[in-house]
Amino acid sequence: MKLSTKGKYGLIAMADLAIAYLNDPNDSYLVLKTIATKRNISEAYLERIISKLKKANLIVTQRGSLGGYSLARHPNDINVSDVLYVLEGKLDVGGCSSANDTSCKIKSNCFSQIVCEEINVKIREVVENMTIEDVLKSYLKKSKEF
Amino acid sequence: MKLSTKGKYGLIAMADLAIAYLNDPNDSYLVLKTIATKRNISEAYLERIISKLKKANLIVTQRGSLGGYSLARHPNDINVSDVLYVLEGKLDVGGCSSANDTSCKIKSNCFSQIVCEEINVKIREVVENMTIEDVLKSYLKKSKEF
DNA sequence: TGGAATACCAACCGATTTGGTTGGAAAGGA
DNA sequence: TCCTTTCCAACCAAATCGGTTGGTATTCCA
Repeated sequence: MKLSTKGKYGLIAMADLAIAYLNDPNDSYLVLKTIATKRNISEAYLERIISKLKKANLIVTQRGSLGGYSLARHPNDINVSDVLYVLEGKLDVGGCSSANDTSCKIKSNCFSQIVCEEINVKIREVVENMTIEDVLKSYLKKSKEF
Repeated sequence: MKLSTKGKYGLIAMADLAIAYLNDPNDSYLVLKTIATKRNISEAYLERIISKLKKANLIVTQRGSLGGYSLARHPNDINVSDVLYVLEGKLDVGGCSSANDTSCKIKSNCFSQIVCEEINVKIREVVENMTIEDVLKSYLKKSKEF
């Protein structure tokens, strides 16, 4: 049970974009390379991750020279779950927890489903109630530099 | 970001064992086959899962004919995290969140580490404060049969 | 108008994990 | 001795992870 680096890198990128956004919402575009080298992440890999976040409308872009990426809205309006669901899929315990699972024979009152859903719900609660700004603030409490 | 069926099957097995345990702690041994067929899980696969739980001292066994598996202690004394950590490893966001990561260059005040740890801590909180009995009870609230 | 710089995109790749199966050995009851 | 059961190791196909390669499209600037 773990979050992959996809989710991790995504959160880091979002946090970096959030810093720029909070600093000046009108000049908040960051170049991919900047984030990648700063955070020591493979540029090509991070690009693929960020493109998913763009498709999910969490990020807006500017192409061409002087282009870059920026948050689509205020970091206080983006939840950690928004990022994680895009990059890692909905938090689910096995296939049975979704209704559209063909392999699962039991359809109502499924023991597995109810048992696991209990946990899923609570975990979702956590990530759906934490914003990118929250994450950033908790970082600032512990360190003064980016 | 998901729990695999390993964790799911493990929780189901533990819950089934908990039912037997609560019913009569002195006659609480269940045969693997019983659980597997009841829950429609591959017998051989479930066995491998359960053997891990045994090694972690969450389950005790009786070999030979009339053998079986039983909870090692009261279901109120076993957390969901106990089961999940054994089967899916500690909840971790990427390798960087652990101190013994050679690939990570940044050693103190690592941005990634602090950002992700915030989430990890909260998720851990959830699973470490939910017992097998809790899970069972919440199931009983929703359904009358096993 | 011709580079640069940048976002965008698709195909490939090795290693690891998932979700099993197969085939047995060891223990114990009837 | 046979049957049931736990225990255990080896194998496997498919998916996912964490990238890399090699380009195309777009836009700024000199």
